[in-house]
Amino acid sequence: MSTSANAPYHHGNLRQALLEAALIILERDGEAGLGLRDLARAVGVSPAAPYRHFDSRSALLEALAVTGFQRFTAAMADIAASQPADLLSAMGRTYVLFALNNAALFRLMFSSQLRRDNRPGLRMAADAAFASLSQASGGDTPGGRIAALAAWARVHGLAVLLLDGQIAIRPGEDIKALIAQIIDQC
Amino acid sequence: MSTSANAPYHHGNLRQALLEAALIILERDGEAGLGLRDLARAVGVSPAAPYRHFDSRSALLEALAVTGFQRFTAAMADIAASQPADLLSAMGRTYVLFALNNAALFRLMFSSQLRRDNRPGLRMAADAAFASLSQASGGDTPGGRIAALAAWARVHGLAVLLLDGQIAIRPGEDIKALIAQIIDQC
DNA sequence: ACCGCATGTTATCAGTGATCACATTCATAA
DNA sequence: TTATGAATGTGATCACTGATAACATGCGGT
Repeated sequence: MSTSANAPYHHGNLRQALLEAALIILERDGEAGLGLRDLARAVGVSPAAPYRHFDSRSALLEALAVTGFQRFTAAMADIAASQPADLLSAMGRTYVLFALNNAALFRLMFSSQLRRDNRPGLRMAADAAFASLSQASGGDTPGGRIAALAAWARVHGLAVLLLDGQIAIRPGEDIKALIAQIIDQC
Repeated sequence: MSTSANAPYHHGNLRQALLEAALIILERDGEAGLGLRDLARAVGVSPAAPYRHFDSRSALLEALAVTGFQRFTAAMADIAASQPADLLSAMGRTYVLFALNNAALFRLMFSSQLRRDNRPGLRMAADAAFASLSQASGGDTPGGRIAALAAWARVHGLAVLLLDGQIAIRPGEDIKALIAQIIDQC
């Protein structure tokens, strides 16, 4: 007997449902607020059920981070496919906006906890995500590596500082315009 | 009666001892590995004793982050006092090296968990830390704000990417030289 | 010498991640 | 169609953590 008469014993697609619910909780409460019990309750399942699909809480977070990198890669591919006038600048803006629109997920993607234990899946997803970015900024050309790393660092740093609220936004200021100015600087 | 005959009932300077031990554990095990019980045991005190000096685990982490910003500010002041040829470049290198030499502490300083609940002490420490940096990069001059933010973003992004192991270091490569090249780019 | 207050201890609570044995359902093959 | 094993979900339980309360101790001012 279950609390809801409509809930079958087998959920049917629990893994996907867990990931989707986890993303919502993650963006609402942050990584620390994402507990397996709350997550299980949100999906309407027993506290032990998630362990059938994820070995541990870390494994769940890793899966979330991997989907984050996949979305990130897709966003980069989209902007590249649209053939903008200045590809590098457009990718930079997309980079920062992705971070702002997926704050907790973005932070999770670069979380040190996940990097501490080596997760090859995460590493591969991250490498794939940055491949097009490196290429667009000339990282493959001889001598272009430094310029590519500098561009990457600036964009990533801007994203992180904005996420952390370190950059003071003036009242009524257009954040998108500010981002574009900083990216196109120099 | 205590486990050690030399341990007096009153520690004498428990708060400072806790902070010092916490810093060691933090750099060794990361933020997640810093538990109040382990910390108390490391200092040779009961598990509840730290609560006399810190309201919660978060408060302890905040105190650690504040000391981190103070050390950071001191490092910046030192490099400025040494009157280097290119002040901005020298501060940038100091910034990144501070992050690499205090990895877990640096991450804690920018942790979102601490920012989530407003901590005025942390905010003030952070503002003080970045004040000299902003001034050196021309953030006060009219129109210099964008350039200052761009420089800050590049340096911060470089630090974070290096910390996360995202930037591939070639075998035998001199990391300090790489940092200098990226900072002086453009 | 006294006494109040800061500091440390012990006991205990609720909540968490994790694991186990067990229950139920699904999928496959005879 | 039906038997059977694999996959999936449940309930009970464990060790551990942050936190709190009641109590013990000793330092410092009067």
